[in-house]
Amino acid sequence: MGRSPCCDKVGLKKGPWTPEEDQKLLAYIDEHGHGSWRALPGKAGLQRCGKSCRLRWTNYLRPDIKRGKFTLQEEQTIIQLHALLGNRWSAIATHLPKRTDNEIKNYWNTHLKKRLAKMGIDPITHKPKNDTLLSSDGQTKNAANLSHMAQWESARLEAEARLVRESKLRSHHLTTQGYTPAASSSGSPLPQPATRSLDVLKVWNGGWSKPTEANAASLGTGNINGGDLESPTSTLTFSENNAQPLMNSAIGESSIPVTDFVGSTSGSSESRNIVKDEGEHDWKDGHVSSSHLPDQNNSTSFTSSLHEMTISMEGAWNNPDQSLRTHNSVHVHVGNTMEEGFTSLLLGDSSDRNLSADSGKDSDNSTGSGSDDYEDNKNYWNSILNLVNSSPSNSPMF
DNA sequence: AAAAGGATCAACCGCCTTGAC
DNA sequence: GGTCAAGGCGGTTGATCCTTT
Repeated sequence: MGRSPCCDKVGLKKGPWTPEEDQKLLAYIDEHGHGSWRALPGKAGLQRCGKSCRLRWTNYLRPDIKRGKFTLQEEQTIIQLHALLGNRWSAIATHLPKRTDNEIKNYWNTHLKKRLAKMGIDPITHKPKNDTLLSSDGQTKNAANLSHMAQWESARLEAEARLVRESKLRSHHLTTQGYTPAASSSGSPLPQPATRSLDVLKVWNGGWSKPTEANAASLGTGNINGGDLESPTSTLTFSENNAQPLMNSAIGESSIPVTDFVGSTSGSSESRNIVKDEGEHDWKDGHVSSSHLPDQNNSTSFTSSLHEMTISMEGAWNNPDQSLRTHNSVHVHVGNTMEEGFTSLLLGDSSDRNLSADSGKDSDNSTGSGSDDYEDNKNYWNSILNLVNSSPSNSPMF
């Protein structure tokens, strides 16, 4: 575009801020608020461009910034949200109060990305780097992983759609924030449209799920983000009556959670409706498919686009002979160990990891395959989906 | 003790979006 | 509808710190 830079004025200082400059900026904002960033430097007596002032304030001087090491909970949240949203740091930051998008971005690039890579997970796609999951029962394991992949793909697609929708809605509610940087990275809850009461991803899970008592019990609260994380995302716990197992059954198969890919035909059309329409109504107008979830209004049936899922999975898993297209409906049984697995995955880097210590297997995961990798991947996807499940309806994310 | 290499993170750059006119 | 200013965002850079040799 050739737009001139904002700092093209000769004499404007660049580089690290001095304590004196910080003091000037703080004092001015304290007294007047930031107002127009472009006008601020002159009024505050700073030889900086407005953009530089804004960044300094947003990323460093703001009083509600938490500095220091990231907690395990925060790491989990970052990884999970990154799996869903990619490099949308500001969106991720809204779920990490007191952390800035810049800080999260740096932490991802310097820590988490490497850690995932060591775990054998592609930090970009969050998919296993190897697809050598087949073993004696490889088909089952592959199918189970496919189910995780499929759910994640669907969740991601819906999150994308909703993100677009919310961004439009949000713009109407952000005009009066005192500290505008908070809108993206302070973590202060954004004003939510009154109609944003339906978390499509929860609906999605609820629509094709039927929790069992065993699952609910094994899940406990299902709150993987508990602890010290203050994010609105993290504070949600499943009620006892409404505990939704992550992988649960659309057709109810005793205590073993089942993921059910049902009805590729109807699924496609419904999903298209949902994605194309940014209004709230479509999220609520799905047909009733479950009477098992009393707390979920309308018990919307959310059947994701199998077409999209299939494309995605075929791209990710080069095993077309065992793809989901074999039948119209694929039932795969998966486990139910989310928090434990993910926490283990995250505890230290791969050199610290000891997931397979009990079994005495090679702990080097970068080339590993077989059951440990299978369990790791399963837990990984479980954890991501669990975050989706636990996201509040007023999350700015979904 | 010093040099080299790696890790970290604050800050910048350029593009995009939004809103006002 | 077009233009422009301003803010926001993500990618990248470079200075500094830390660790290793």
